[in-house]
Amino acid sequence: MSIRDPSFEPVGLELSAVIVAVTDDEPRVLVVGDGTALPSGPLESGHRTLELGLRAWVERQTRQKLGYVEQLYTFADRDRLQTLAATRLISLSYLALAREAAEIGTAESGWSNWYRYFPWEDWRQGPNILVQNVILPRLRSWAASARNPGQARLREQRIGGTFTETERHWNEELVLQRFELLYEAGLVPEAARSGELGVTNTDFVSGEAMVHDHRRILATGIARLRAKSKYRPVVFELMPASFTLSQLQRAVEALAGRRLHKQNFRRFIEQQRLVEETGEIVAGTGGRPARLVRFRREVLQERAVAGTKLPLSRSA
Amino acid sequence: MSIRDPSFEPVGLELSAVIVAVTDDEPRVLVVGDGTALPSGPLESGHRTLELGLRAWVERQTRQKLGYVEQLYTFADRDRLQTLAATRLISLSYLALAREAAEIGTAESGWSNWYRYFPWEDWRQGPNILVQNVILPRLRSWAASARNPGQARLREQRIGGTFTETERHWNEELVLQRFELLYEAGLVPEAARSGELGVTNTDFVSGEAMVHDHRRILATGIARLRAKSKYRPVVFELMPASFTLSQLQRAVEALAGRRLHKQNFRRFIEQQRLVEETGEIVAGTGGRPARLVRFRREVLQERAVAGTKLPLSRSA
DNA sequence: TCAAAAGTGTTATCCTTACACCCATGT
DNA sequence: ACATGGGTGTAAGGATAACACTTTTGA
Repeated sequence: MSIRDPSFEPVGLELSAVIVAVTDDEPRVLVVGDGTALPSGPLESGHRTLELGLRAWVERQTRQKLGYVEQLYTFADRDRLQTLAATRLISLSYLALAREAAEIGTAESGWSNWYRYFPWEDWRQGPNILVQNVILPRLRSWAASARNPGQARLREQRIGGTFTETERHWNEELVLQRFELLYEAGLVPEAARSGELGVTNTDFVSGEAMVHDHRRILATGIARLRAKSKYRPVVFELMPASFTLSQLQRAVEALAGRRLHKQNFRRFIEQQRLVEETGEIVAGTGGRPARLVRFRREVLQERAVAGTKLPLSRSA
Repeated sequence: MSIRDPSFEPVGLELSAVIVAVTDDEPRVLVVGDGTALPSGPLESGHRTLELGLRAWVERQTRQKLGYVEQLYTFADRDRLQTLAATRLISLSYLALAREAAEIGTAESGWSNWYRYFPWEDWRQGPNILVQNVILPRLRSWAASARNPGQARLREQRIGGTFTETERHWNEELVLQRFELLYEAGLVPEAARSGELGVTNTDFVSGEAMVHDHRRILATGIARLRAKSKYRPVVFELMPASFTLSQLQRAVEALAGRRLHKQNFRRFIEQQRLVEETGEIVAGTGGRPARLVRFRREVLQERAVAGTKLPLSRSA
């Protein structure tokens, strides 16, 4: 019993990577060229596992040890590249976390704030204007333009489930679903590239496009990271050796695109015993000096697998 | 900037699938041949997406509509097959849920209880004898045989985090971690196949081995399903059109390998409004006749993405 | 002195867990 | 009548969300 006759279809295989860092309280992703592509390239054969290969490659590029690497997704749709190539191109993507280097090894790549590509995902300043003023109205008229009432209702349900007006109901994990909805509604340039949807629109929602399906890969990475940080202590891979609790909170907020409730955040970190005092105090934070803490690396052993949550209760 | 020079490494690509059903309150997985391999084969090129290809293929084989399909993992380690082949074999695996067919289309494949491969994962009858009497003692002596005290401590920590004596602390999601620990400790036949670990042992822990790394893929699938069923209503894809609440509970228990607390299970299902009455009542269940309910398909729209949990509080 | 950030105390609410119990059938 | 599975009420405990407030610095 085989999925098909035993001849292998010719395929091309490439690796691509979503490499994330947080600096100056902003989430950044490593991009190449003019910032419209993720680092990617043919598979390197020298390594036993792909993860080790990726790790070595990124560490060469960024001159940083990677704290965390995981497989993200394998993209293999036939029409990924909007070409009619005979060989299917398969893209194996990884998510990696780095402490941002002061400068990057090569001139052709650099760090870019990820909200440049997803401005609707940033709610740290309160209700997102772009969503309220542009996206929701245009999605609603897209829903209204459906062929039949049933389809219209379905579209409205999907809109209501992913985009909301209010901070309260915003679910920050639905990055990919939101991007796909905008794509289907023809509101992003990527949709116009594929003839399939018949997008005639040229007035797109703001947010920079990327080549091929790279923005989709990035959306997958952001979504994964936002989900993961709720039950695994991954933020610490993005932090310097010692930091203040506020810095930590702002890093989590940068990833989640949302403000958190200070007290509950602190209670949580404390109760889970995720950090320990360094004994040092740092001044010049704009107010009262803050204690410096460090990540208790032991928790990775103690609950290597059990799961450690990060809190995400909303702030005022 | 490319991950390597622009020549593609030659790779072989195959699909493999973990296809799960629940019948007679047992979790079953579709296997081929003598039951030591998962269905797998070269990539089928006729379809736009791999998921559609897999779906079509399985539906032909099992004569059932698949309710749910998701990508599981891409296995690409160089030494996956314990051969020194020049081409890297990449295995793209999917997890699929089916309602078990009365009989299967072909003679070479069939359904097999997954606890045949993972007897230590079944705690539905209370504390697992195999874990208590065989696995834990042997893992402990493996830990004790470590090169140095540091390594021994690390091993003990890993053992304590994954295998436990008591029902209370058993974490049913750690299927893969447990398998990997047994592998490293040389307690499963798969470990002996790779020369690397220098396993001389031939007295393995019970539980049937599979070809290549198929048991590892299966472990990944079981773990994914156990985790997923806690926040997505996936069990219903395994149930018939109408069922009793006890049947549903036994299906969840079959997947989780653990007994659940009846009232809390019911309260949860009710509170989440996951099912609705059919009005029918079925007798002959060994006691009082039970109401038949059906899955409220609407919840998939209502919270297509939001996440619907399934309870997993323990029973007495 | 006052804005800004650091840091603390307390409460209402909900969900989880668990206890104990009644109901309706087949044998 | 009684064993077996179906089905319900209610309370303790803990986590979550939200309230308001004090402390310490730099400008």
